[in-house]
Amino acid sequence: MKANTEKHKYQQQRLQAIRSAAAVFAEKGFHGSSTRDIAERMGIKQGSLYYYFKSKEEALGEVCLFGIEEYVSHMEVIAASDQSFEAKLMATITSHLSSYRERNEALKVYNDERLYLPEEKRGNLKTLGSGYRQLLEEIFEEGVQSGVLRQSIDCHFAAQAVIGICNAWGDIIVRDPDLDLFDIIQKCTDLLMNGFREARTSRRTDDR
Amino acid sequence: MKANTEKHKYQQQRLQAIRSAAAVFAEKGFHGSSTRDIAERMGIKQGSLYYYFKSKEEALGEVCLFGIEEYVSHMEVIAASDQSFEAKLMATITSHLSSYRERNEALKVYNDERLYLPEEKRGNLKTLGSGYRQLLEEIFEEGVQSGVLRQSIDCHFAAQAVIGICNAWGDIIVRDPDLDLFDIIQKCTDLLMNGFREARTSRRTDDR
DNA sequence: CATTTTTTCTATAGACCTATAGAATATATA
DNA sequence: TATATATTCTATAGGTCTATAGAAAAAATG
Repeated sequence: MKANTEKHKYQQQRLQAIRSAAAVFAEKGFHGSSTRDIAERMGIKQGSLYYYFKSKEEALGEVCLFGIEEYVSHMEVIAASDQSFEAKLMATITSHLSSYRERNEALKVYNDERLYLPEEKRGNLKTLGSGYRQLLEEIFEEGVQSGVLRQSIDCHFAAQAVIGICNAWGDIIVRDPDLDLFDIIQKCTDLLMNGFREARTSRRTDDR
Repeated sequence: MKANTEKHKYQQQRLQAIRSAAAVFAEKGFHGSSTRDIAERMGIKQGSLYYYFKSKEEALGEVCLFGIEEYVSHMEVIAASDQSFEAKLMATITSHLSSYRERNEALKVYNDERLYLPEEKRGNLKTLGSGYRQLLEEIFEEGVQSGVLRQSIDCHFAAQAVIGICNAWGDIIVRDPDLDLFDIIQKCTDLLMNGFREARTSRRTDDR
């Protein structure tokens, strides 16, 4: 019988297995990684890995979940909070990019490799991921309604654009750990709020 | 001796081989694809593929090159042209997203799988790719100097942000062919120039 | 200490994969 | 048509990979 507390090291070791798998998958991709690679990284033999995962695919599923769960729950807090639109936007970017820095491997794996999961597991993750986008979209809708944002903006487009910028910069951050995270957060926020143009002279009437 | 014109179908068949490899790599990733998959897609047997490629890696190299070459040369034309900053930005986005739609598989492979190439070939592609970013950066520098863009913007950041948005939307476009390309191009340009904010009230003095 | 439970190891079956060699077929040329 | 060249095929060597089974070692428990 499994003891109820951590008398056995199973939980801790499994977490380490997930982290190892994340690191290896992030570096070599799912199909480019072997179970031997993962096992070696955590200091056990190839066969022993199957004490923690039923299959390599299960490992991928756990890594993806681990990568996304934190920043989705952050998003829920941000969306429910009572801040200005700009503050929420900045908080979103901060959360997204911080997650990238802290558990960058798992998040990268979620972004790049989740499509190799079997239909069913991918469905569960998709629910999480589109929940994230949905919350972000709603923040934008609020912003439009409150008059902070222009009436003409397409909230679905906007949410995707934010995610795109964050992912692009997340990748860059991962490769270059010397970059100033806060600097990038500010520039992202500034770009999204104000654009690059010097002075707003005329406004195109892009109604749709 | 190889004839000087296309008396032999080698060139055409090789191009088809590259396209087949692009499609398969885009769907399953480099390591997830087998030479059998690629050969089957072009209607020949696995072993015959080696008449066109020395190795699977060579095929990847050709696909990546095929994916990027067109939009890099577009960029050169745009950068050298005599247009306003906004027109150049829009042309860049148009070229990037159109390339995605037309040769989407190869471009996706370039973005996602090029890191699996051996050092040497990756170097050649990197030269092309960072040439692209460099040109875009220079367009932004011109924009700042001419006073169209705010003095405070970081041109390196800006170029990466544009590429990030284009790649994010490129992926979405590939998955959903019904999307109106021109609509997205306009929204991207608008976002980058003007941001989302309703009216520019105060400007943060973010000098650095 | 003796016994049970947890964790890791070794060894291997069975599948698939890349790349090559040489035969076979198709196509062009004289 | 006879010959040369280009293209595709079959068969396979040699390697790696996933997943499993059962033994061994380590840790907990009474």
